[in-house]
Order: sequence, then structure tokens, then C-alpha cells
Amino acid sequence: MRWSQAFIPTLRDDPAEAEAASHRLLVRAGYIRQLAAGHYTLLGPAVRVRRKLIRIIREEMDAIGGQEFLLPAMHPAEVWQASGRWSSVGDELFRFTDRRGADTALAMTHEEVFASVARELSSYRQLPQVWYQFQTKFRDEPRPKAGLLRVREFTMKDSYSFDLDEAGLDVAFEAHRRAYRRIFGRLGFDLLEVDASVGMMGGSGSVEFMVRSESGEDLVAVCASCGYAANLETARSTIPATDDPAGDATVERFPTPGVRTIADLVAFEGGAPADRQVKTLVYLVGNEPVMVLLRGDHDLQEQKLADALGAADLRPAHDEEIVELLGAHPGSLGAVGVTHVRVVADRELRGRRHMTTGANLDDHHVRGVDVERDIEVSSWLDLREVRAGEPCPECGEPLSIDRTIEIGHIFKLGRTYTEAFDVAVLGPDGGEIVPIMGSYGIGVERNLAAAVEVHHDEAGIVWPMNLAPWEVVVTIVRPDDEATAAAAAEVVDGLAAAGIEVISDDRDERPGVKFADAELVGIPVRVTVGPRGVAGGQAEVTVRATGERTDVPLADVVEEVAARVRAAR
RNA sequence: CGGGACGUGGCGCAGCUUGGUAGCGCGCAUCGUUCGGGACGAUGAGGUCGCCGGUUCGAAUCCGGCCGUCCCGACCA
Repeated sequence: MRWSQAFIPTLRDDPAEAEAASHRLLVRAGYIRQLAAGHYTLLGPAVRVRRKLIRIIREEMDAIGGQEFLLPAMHPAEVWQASGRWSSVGDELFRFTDRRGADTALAMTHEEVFASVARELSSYRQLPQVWYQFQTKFRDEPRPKAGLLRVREFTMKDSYSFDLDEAGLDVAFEAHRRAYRRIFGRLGFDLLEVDASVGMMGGSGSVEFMVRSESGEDLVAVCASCGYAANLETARSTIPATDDPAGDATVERFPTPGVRTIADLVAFEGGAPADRQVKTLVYLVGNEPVMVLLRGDHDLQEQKLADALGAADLRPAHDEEIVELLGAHPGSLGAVGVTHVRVVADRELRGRRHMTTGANLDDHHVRGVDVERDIEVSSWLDLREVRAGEPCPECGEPLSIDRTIEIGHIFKLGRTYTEAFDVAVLGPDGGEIVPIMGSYGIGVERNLAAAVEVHHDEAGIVWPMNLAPWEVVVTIVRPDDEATAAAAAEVVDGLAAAGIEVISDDRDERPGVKFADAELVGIPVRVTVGPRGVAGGQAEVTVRATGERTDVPLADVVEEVAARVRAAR
């Protein structure tokens, strides 16, 4: 490949409004262009990297016995109605009608269609199965952002396992975990495996694969000491018990004019410190109002609430709804004596006495509350959000909270989809067995962007050898010089013949431009051929990652560079 | 969807307050000089100022509506 003929539109300056480092670099180095919010064109270099990513993932999926399929990206509504998701997934599913008026969807995931294929499984002897594909997913994201990290159209490697029982699912799940570890290892990621919320997918277990990055959107609690790691959506910590005053408490209402917040009540004469207050929130879970109680100085982790209640749609109640329900405005709410609304409470409130909370009467609070005695709590749940510095639940060392990008996610799905699609096989005893499913995803272009997040410096992208669009660039300093051009051509041809992916920068540009572009595009090895070197029979080899330069005799440069590339692949 | 900002040659921006010839840098084309770390000179091409409507003799500029994009909050690979 000759640079002068390739279309690699590098830019001198950073594009505007590009916050994520990977986005900025991918645009500037001529890998991607935006068509619309969340929709990107991949240019030549990006396609070459994407192809390598896919090859790596495919190799590891094949290694665990996966079979590659390719399912349609456009689905009739019936398939989604069968699973119930036509109505439950909401606006994230792109929907339209075809010319006959048939409801149609663009696939945001493929559980339904894989399950429908699985209906042809008929015998337990055929299980287990692991099926996968690389296919475009469409998701009408409320807010696409950060370039390729969050888009509305992307390639996903999704795989699905079908097993006879939980033990089989565990095997498939662990096989995927191992495959993912190998894949992300090969991509050069410092991997974080975290417990995660199962969210909308349902099911019994889920592990997210994360890589630390400033551009990430997920927060993960990590223990440097024992390795505990969990998405903030599920993370736990051990916080010291609070000592309450001895003796029975007596509930007593008192006026608190103007007090609206926890902080107000802390400052109020006769108020209470935040950790002796009960914070009262009201959520609408589906259509049912639920009061949510936490210690005054703790924050609710909404996903924990959603998971604990098995709720798909959940939102804070509006002020008017709260007034209608409880007769008071936020700021004066409390659950003491409330019986007509379901009350859930964070575990940290269990056993607490002499607490202060709202009176459900504007401008009044109550003190002397014994939570278990005075409030009808229907369930005690882990609802609070962990904070940095709190003790690790496993070993007690302080947790840190890191920003991360989710690069893979594996789920134990259960039988939701196999039941919905009547997937069943006959067992050895002639009885019917409904297979249990797992589902496993890797976002290809997100991984491409994440790799750039991890592998870059001030000058540009620094591809690892196995992802680079080209392994070597031969920079011809004076392509108009005959001896130089001839020497360079020999190097290029030699490398190509040795099976090295090489691009020759034969552009009529000043050397500085070519050096800068080679670094921006991120090609791991640069061989510089110029009149000065050629005169002395030398070429210069520069390693992108380290900046290391060596002069190598022209006669040896092909062999030496080829060896270096092979060693780094 | 709530909050904030922006939309002017391919890219990055100024001009708008105070209405009157559309400008700068980069990039691009041609020629020359130069060229082992983002060169210089000369000449030149390229814009219905996001769209629609209104005000006005006259709108990039003022007013209204719409669309698009980005950032901050509720979702996910």
C-alpha cells in the first residue's frame, strides 16, 4: 500500500467538541468521520483495525467451541412480541413499518432470534451449544457520546449458550470468561472483572469486563488489596456500626420551619446529625409508589433499588404525586406510621433508634424514632451507594472508585427466552428439558476506541502490533531521489514478501509531515529511508511505542524488521 | 426528556452587540525555491452564512419557528 494512494485524511488540529481522547485521535488520524450523532463512517485504517479485532475475537470464540452464525439485523415485530420485549424495552428499539404496514424492528440484541433458531434443537445429545455472530446492533441511545464509545449503530460479537442445566450454564459462562480474558489480554487491556447488575436482561448472574479510562462512563469500586471489584451499581462496603443512645425512644413531633434538607436539619436547633436522620425518598415503580429509606448521610444507588424490586421502569415521584400520596412536600417526608404505601429501607437503618425524620406534615419532623418499631418496613435491602475510602467488604482495606469503559459483558440468562420460544429437547428419560441460556457480548468498535484510550501519547495513537492497521511504515525522505526510491522500494517489497503489512510513505511531503503522520496514525515500526542513510548503506528503524531508534544496514533491514514484527505480534 | 452551548468554504474560527462589499488560519490547485521533525514566495479555486418565515429599501447580523450538533443529568457493548 502506498500512502500517496491511500485515503488517510489526517488533520493538523484537533477537531472541535471532541472530549474523549480516542475520539479526538481517531478523527484527527483519519480513522473515522461522523455522519450523524452516534453514526460513524469507518475509513480505511479503522476497517483494517476492526478486521484484526474481529479476527482475535473469532479465534477465541472458536477455541471454546463456538459456531459462527449470521442473523438478520431487521426483525419482524412478532419475534419481539413473543418475548414481551416489544413493549418492555421502550424507545431504545428502533421501530418502523414496512410498505405493507408490518411492524418491524432493527435488532438491538439477538436473544429472540437465536432462541427461535434453537427451536430446532430436539435432543439433549445436541447440547451444549455455543453460537455467536458479528452483527450490527441498533440502539436508539438517548445520548450518543464520546465518538465510538457510545453510538446508535455498532458491531457486536454476541454469543449465546444453550445448556441442559445450571451446571452446564456455569461451564459455558466460565468458558466465556476465560475466552474474554484471553481476548482482552491480546488487546493489551489491563482488565477489571466486576460483578454487575443484570439490569434489563434478567437472569441470575453477570460479569462486566472493564478497562480503566478517563473517558469511561461506568464507576467501579475496586480494592487494590484483595482484588474485589464491583460496578457501583452493585458494590458493597462495610461501614462501621453506629452507636445509638441507650434506652427506649419516644416518638415526638416538633416544628422545623423552613427545614427542607438533611443539611438544614443538621444545622437546625434541636435537629440531628445526618447519620441520625432517616432520609425518605418516594419512587414510582411501574405505577406503584414506594417509599425508600436511607440513613441521612447516605445516597441511593438507583440500580440497586431497581434490581431489588425487579423493576424495569422506575423513577423518582414528582412533587405533586408525593403531596397527593403523603400530604406533605419533599423535605418533610417520613415513613413513621405510614401503612398505605410500601416501604423499603436500606439495611444500615436496621435496629437504629433515636432517629429523626420527616413528619409527613410540612415544616415538621419527628425525633425518637425506633426504625424497626415505628416504621412498617416491608423489606430491608442493600440500597446505598458505596463511597471511595470505605472498607472493602472482603478484606476491609479502603476501596477506590475508578472510571471505566465497559468492553464486554457476560450474563447468565436463565430460561426466559427458551420458554418464550418453546425451545425444548428430549432428555435421556424421554422427558422434556427446556435449555438454559447465557448471553455474552463484546462491542467491536467500542473496543477499538478503548484500545486507543489505553494506547496513545501526545503524538497520537500507539497501536500494539496485533491491532495496527499496518505493522510497518517505510518513510521515504526524498522519494524524488532515484537511489533513495530504489532502496526504499527494495525494503518495501522485501517486507511485503516476508508477510509484513507495510505501507510506504511516498508522498511529496516534507519529512516532518510524514514523521508526524506516522506517529499520529500509530504505526508500530517506522523504517526511514533517505539520501543520507542510503549513501552510507543504512536505514533507520524507529519504534513508535518507545521512540527507540537504530541504524540498520540496508542489506539487513528487511530481516531485522520482519523478525521484530513477528516477535511483537 | 430536563439544563447549558453552538451552527459562517474541506477543518478550526472571527464578523452579529451597533443591519449596508463575507473575512482569517490550516488544508486544496499551479509554478518556483526548499525538504532527515509539521517550510517559504507568487498566483488561484472554493461559501444559497443550518432551514423556513417575519421585520426592513436592505438580514450572516434583529424577531419567531423548526432542524442539527456538542456538553451536563436518567440507559448500555
